[in-house]
Amino acid sequence: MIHQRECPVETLIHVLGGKWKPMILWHLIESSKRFNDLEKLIPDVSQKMLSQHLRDLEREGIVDRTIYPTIPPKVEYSLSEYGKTLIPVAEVMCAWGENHNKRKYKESAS
Amino acid sequence: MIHQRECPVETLIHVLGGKWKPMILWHLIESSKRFNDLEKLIPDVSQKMLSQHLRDLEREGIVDRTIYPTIPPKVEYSLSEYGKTLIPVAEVMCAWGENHNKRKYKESAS
DNA sequence: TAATGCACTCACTTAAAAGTAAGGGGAGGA
DNA sequence: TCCTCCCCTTACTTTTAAGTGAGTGCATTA
Repeated sequence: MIHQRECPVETLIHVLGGKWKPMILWHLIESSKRFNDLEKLIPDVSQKMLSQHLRDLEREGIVDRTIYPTIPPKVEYSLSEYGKTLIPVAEVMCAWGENHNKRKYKESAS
Repeated sequence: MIHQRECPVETLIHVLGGKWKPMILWHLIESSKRFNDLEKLIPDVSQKMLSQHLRDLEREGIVDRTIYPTIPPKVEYSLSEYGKTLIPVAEVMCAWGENHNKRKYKESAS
């Protein structure tokens, strides 16, 4: 018996709301990446947080994790088909956020 | 010298990301409300969190706080004109979140 | 006189998120 | 042989967010 305890806006905030999740997704939109690539692209993230956030996103079905049984093993993270449905949402959020940052800048400059 | 340190998506998440903020805004979209009204409409929020979130939203320019110097003083919170620009964003977020909740429900039911 | 309503604030505690540092297992290279 | 790379996990600490409970000042109501 599962029922929705959260408001849908909170659901989305929960999915995107980790400190590094927007950045991770930003890089995965471009192309799939390996753990190490993401570490390099996001310099300040710790390995712990990167793997935790990737597991969160995987659990939500946003990213796919593909293991190539090569030697050494290669693990690739990519945006799933379902994850791609987040792109237009992120664009709207991004547009508002950009405008808000500008607004705050003007405010503090005045 | 202020520069944007945050990605715009994070900015939006910061603005909406408090535990009770989406709920507060949801009620203010409908009509302006007094402190007490909001307390009744959101039964589990504490006075501290309600006033803290209202102050956050006010600082970001999302809500207006109007004090009527009557006796007893009456304080009304309403969505500002700027705050109304959040409505379409919230709708997009909401639609995605609703779909995600359904998806998770199905998943756990299977 | 005492109690209630309004709109809060303050001090303190608890819980959740993030950061830090170290380790591990297996293969290839110096 | 020892080091390095890859992809993490674990234990511990710090920081941040949220919850708890009491108190404030003024005025009306019972």
